[in-house]
Amino acid sequence: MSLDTNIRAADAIVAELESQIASGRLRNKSPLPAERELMEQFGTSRTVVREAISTLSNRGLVESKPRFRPIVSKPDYATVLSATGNVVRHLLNEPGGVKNLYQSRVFMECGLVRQAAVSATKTDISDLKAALEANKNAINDSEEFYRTDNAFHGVLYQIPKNPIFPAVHEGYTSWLAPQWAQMKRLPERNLANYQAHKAILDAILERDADAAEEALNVHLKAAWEYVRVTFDMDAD
Amino acid sequence: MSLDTNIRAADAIVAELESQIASGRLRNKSPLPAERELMEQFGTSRTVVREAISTLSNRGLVESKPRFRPIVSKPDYATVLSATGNVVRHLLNEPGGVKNLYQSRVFMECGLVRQAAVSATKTDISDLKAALEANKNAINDSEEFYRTDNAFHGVLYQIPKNPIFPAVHEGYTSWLAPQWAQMKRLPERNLANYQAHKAILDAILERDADAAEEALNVHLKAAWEYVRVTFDMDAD
DNA sequence: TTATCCAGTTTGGTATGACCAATATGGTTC
DNA sequence: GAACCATATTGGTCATACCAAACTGGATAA
Repeated sequence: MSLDTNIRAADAIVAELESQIASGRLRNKSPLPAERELMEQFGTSRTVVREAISTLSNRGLVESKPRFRPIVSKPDYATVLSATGNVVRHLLNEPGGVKNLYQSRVFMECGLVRQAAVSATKTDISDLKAALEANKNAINDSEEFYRTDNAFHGVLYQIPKNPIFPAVHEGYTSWLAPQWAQMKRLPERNLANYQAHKAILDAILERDADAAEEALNVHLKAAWEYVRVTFDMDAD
Repeated sequence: MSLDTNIRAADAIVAELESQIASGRLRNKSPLPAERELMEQFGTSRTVVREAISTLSNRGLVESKPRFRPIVSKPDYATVLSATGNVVRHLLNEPGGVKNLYQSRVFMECGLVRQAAVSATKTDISDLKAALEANKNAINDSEEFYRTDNAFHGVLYQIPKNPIFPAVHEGYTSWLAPQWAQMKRLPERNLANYQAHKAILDAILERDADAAEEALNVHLKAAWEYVRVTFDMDAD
């Protein structure tokens, strides 16, 4: 946010390539020019070109697997979240990290169910019903239940029709997945979770925002309690 | 995401340094060892060391100004958001980008004021009052009003006592600042905004979540309308 | 003693050129 | 038309060198 002494040669290349990606001159999903080509094109050494590519990769504007040409990837909200993941990982290891993230998720979903109760469309409703149904059918298959559980919550994030929300959901699930993976999954828990989901949906159907929020709160609080016990964390 | 052929030599260095930063072996705010030293320490070429440092820098774990030693910066929630900023910038240029971000902010703050109404402590309340007072005193100084306006909203983000929220606030303000900078600021607008803030605080004082949410909604909707007209965007 | 200044050293930024191994390519064969 | 192979590309890494800016410590001035 200022004119820091920005004399890095790589930055110029980064800026240029960024603009070419944004403008579509470098087509999405197509490979970047070869390093030796860019090097000539920009009149710099390969060193600089490689640094620029590395930066683009970290920014999520190209996807670079080890020995392959970097693939241009026009940024979307999912990209942002995934690029963020690397740093978030560290925060989760700090004390209270998981709790903070989880708490923010509860906050977010409270808002989502309220909004759902107020303004869910017919389509939203039927999506929720379908997700709940799938959830119900998976009570005895913990692996599948996890997916459908996730999907149910995911529908909530779709309701605002704002691409940021699904990305956030993706973030929550992928960042918190490691914790979840360590937990025992039992049909009893699945059933309880299913019933909680049902309570939420019922409240939404009745257009009762307060009840929906309350149901969601109870649901996630219980889930947290389960996490807390599993990892023997401090009480909140 | 898993065992991709991850044979990059730099990644090993990144991992090691990350762990040293996390463990405190590399002290926060102190400079990284010289590149030539790391190079010897890890038995690789300087190329690789530099690439590792570049990655760390993009991850936000070190802060590297052009000709200075990179400074270790233990990641916090603000770091995450700021590291995200580079990518977010691009999204804001896409159609609907600003609107999506703004909408998510409205959503977030709706939840915040509800929570404030329900559970703001005495301290929170007095912080809000102080922020509002400062806001009032700045009505005729648009520059200062901007800051205090910001600060008032910032207090809302502090109420949950979760470090993620202030970071998100920081994100919103810094990402949306460019838009704001282009807008005319008039005492009339300031007054209207101040009054909106007052209405929000009044509702919080009365512990009326619905009223607080409503007031916040009106406030931000009006502000958005102002943005929309300024930039001649499509209606929502 | 303390602040200032300067020369020599350290260090980051960039450029070359080279080598390896894995990939991509295009022609050949079945 | 598919499987196959020799060859040219290309990304990953290394070693080396040079420059200019930053740093260091001691000499010098206040």
